[in-house]
Amino acid sequence: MRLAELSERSGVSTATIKYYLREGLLPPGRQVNATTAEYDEEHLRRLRLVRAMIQVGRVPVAKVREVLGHVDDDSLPRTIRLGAALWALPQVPEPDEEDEYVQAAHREVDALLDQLGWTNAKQLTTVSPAYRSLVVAVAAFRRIGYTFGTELLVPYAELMYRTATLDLDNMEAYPSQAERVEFAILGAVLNEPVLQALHRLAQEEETARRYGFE
Amino acid sequence: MRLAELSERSGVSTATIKYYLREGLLPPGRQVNATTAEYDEEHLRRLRLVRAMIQVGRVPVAKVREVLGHVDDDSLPRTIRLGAALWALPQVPEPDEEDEYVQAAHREVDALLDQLGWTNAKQLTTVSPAYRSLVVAVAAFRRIGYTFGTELLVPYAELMYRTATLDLDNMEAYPSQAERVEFAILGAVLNEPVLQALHRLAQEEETARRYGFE
DNA sequence: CTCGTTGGCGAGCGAAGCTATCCAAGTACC
DNA sequence: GGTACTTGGATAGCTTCGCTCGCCAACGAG
Repeated sequence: MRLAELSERSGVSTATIKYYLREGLLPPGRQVNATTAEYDEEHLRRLRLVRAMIQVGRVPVAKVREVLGHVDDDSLPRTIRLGAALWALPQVPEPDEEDEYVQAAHREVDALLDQLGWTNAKQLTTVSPAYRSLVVAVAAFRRIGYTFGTELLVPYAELMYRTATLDLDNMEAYPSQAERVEFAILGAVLNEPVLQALHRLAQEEETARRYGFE
Repeated sequence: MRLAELSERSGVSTATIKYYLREGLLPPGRQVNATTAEYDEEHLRRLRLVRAMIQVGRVPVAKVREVLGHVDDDSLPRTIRLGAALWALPQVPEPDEEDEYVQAAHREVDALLDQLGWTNAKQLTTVSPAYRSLVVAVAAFRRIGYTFGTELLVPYAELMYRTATLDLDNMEAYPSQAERVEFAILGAVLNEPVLQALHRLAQEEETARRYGFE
């Protein structure tokens, strides 16, 4: 398959594919001669993964490169490789550790993790972007004047724990390591939109049930 | 409170506040004379809401203006006002209805809603952005070569339904209409990051429990 | 021989979200 | 009164991002 065909089958313009090649999001094709390169199904698949990350997941190009680097790094053990790929995904801006709301949020989130018994996650607080995102979001709620207790988050966390269990069960259905890592990334960039959409649909459904269409 | 103080208390630069005023995200202050305006706590609160939407929720400025327009529109009945505000929130790009994957995704999502018995949501498929987001995400999964049955989504949908129930219960705890609408928006722009963060933390916790830190 | 395609490269573009600068009118403090 | 500062308003510019375009010489296919 040559560039033109890769473009046609993926629906991505040749200019954009060239751009991705330049940016290292797509490995170069097999060079047949000085002016021809041959691409295969693996390129097509990778290209679609890149598009899904960028367009649906809104992952910046630089992050995509980083994530793919981890996917392709066979030297890493499973958990690290998976974690590395997921941790490279886009986050909320860094919390300002000076800010009083951020400090209070840290304490609250730590208390929440204790209450939940998530002892493993607790060990990761210094590195996990998910932990930092949670701190930022809680601090934003507080800053704006909404005060809810940590206990309000506990049922949400338990539902999310069950969701995560489903995720991993689904992931384990894939036989190869590479497929599993790829699936985990898709889970993060595509499953989250799915969850979000289901969440809003559920809100609409429940709102209509409670209040009708008034 | 004058502009400089509003800036200091919110941590937003005066230049940015002026920009928000110009863009209509913030109502003008009470004009004391030709060169002085007075702002109050309501301005501060609104400014913080705007910052939360833009920085944590990544809502584009134009969308923020639209959402706030609905929040302030007292003429609308409750459900519509809430729906209008939520539907104005950012989405995934419009699905290309010509695309075969999109068409297949439509059928699948419809089948899912039937299976779930979400008859109210089913009536909203032509207008609901959440429905369209779901279609786009499912189509993206398919395009990339992952084939999972609708039944895989059912348990996720049920968990999200329970999440939505929690949301509405929490919302009903607020007495005034304006607070409820504001809370619903915060729920959409801040609670979703919270859920997402809890989700990833739960994934990390469960991964560690299953596979250790290898 | 002609035409199309290739990789490579550099420049430019359009949207988004600020940021900087200037202005004339007015105020606060000494 | 003098001086420094603030105000709203306006305009221009900056940075980042994700492309998009145009040009090139080298090459192969018909």
